Amino acid sequence: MKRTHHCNELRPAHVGQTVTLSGWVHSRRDLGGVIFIDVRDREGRTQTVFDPSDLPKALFEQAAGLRSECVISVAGKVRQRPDGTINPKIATGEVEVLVQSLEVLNYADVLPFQVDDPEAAAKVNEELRLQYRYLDLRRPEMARNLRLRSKVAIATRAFMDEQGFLEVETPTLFKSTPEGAREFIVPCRTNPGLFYALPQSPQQFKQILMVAGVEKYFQLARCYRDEDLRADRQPEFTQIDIEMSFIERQDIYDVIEGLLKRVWKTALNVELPTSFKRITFQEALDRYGIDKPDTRFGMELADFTEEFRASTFKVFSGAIANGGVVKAINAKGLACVTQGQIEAMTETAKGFGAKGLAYIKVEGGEWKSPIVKFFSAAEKDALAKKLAMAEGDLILFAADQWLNACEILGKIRLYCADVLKAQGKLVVDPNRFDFLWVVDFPLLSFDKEMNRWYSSHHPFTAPVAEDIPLLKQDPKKVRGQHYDVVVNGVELGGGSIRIHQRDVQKTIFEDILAIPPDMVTARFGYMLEAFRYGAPPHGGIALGFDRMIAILCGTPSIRDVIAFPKTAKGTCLMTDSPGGVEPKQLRDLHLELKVGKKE
RNA sequence: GGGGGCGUAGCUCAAUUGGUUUAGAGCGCUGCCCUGUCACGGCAGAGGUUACGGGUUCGAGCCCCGCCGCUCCCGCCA
Repeated sequence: MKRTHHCNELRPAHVGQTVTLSGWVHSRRDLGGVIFIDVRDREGRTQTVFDPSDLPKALFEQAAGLRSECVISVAGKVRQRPDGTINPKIATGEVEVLVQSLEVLNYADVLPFQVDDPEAAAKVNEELRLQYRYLDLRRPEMARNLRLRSKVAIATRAFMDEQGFLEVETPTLFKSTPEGAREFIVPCRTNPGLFYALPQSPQQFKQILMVAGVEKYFQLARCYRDEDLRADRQPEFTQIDIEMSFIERQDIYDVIEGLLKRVWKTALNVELPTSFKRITFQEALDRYGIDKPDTRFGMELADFTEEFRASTFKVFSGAIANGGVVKAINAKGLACVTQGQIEAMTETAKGFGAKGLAYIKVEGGEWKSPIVKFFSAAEKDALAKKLAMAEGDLILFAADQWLNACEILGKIRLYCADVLKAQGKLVVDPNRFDFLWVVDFPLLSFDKEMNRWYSSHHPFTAPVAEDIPLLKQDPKKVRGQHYDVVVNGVELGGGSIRIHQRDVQKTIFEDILAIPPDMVTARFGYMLEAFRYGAPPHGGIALGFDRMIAILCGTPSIRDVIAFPKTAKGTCLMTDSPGGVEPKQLRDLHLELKVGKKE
């Protein structure tokens, strides 16, 4: 071993011992006559002292020639630091190692960016950090994220094991099932013209595992989606994938609440209160305008459909006459909004098909608004009362079909919250975690362009039993046994009770989703076949592992909790992937390219 | 596919409306000095195709067009 202790280990109790430390040169302070080198490893850092009075000249000069991030091993005697030189900022600050020998294990070139100064390093361009990821990961913040991720993964496995779950690996070479997310496809030499696809989730395998009698399955599963990236979306990601037999929705809630309790305790030493609140899809949209509400602040949507049904203001009464609604939010204290911010909100509204965005600013005791002159006294009273309007408030309206009106204001609510936060008028406790279950999603949504129904979640979701008769009469009204777990406005995971009867599943595929029978057989035949031989009722859920770690680490981007993430274009700046292949490889795969290689 | 932001020294950033000679500063780097520093300090120095390619102009880091890269959002993510 090249070390006897790690760099966060030595304390006054070790004084007098001869030790060996190995690690990186964190910083070097050369005072001419004496040199201090902080040796850093994964655990921390320790000051070592090079005193020329009892060191060979060559060794002292070697120490003087070291620069940041050289890898060294030093041996010497632990001693108490002299009075007045204790460094309270580091855990090993009461002692130091008086060096007797030095071995340079490897030299380091001048670094592309500094890693020793946390403040400077945190500001470095992410492009550079990704290119030199191994340096970036040496930063304590990044090392902490990796460590926390590992601890949570292990806590998850321990918890699931205690609860009687089996960890089962499923194939990452699957086949294409074009419904849903775009897939990465994988050609292979042994089957010319055929392709594997990387799974967007192990959904079908885990259901088959239930048919196989596993009863309780989990996996930290890698999933792949060839879709555009976001701060919270990578083309490959990890989910905690779970499936159970002989259960109802409540059983899933119990397992997940228990798991999250354990994870939060392990990672943050926080006791999460359970059970989590539940809110229906309908109520979430009505109150927050989104199916993953951030309930850490108010600014809830208020409904004025009845108040404006007979209004002389045709924009509102007209929308209502068309079967729509009128909704409003009060962004308290945002009357000072800039023209640019109003425009940004209007653009958001227009993106949802609205013609504009009506507003009222309450300033100087007056309602400043282009539309308020159309309102009757009764309408004004209703607004003032229901929205608790006061000096400095900004009221924003949406008048449209219910879902659209809600979603417009939902987006604007979040935008206003960001502006208010930036102005210090809205403070959200960073240690607050508002968990909730969103339930009773519509099973189906209608695609106007394609003129057909599609699954809101996925086609394996079971309808709520009492809604099954509505499947053919009024599909829109059918609720799915689907549930999302949401924290602070982030969709942490979702799942459902599945269909386990072959005939119901076949009806969904063929009659409701209108997938041609031969295609159903080609894509899902093996599943329908499996359901013939005793499929137990079952259900499950998947939690976004990367998102969960990001929340625990307090970072907005999952790139900060993935060791080697991709850029927004899906490339890896360190390895320069994806890359081209040799013509021979293509020949072996029976493939021919129609695009030239980019240079 | 669409929209926004960014790109100046190794790093982080300045550079007035397009006009001050040699595009500056801090950190880092190189050399010298320094025996209790820990953001060590002091002195001196090197380091630039302003991402790249065009254009407008007497004059472009700054304006225009294109292009590349990073990033945020919309679409997309059963």
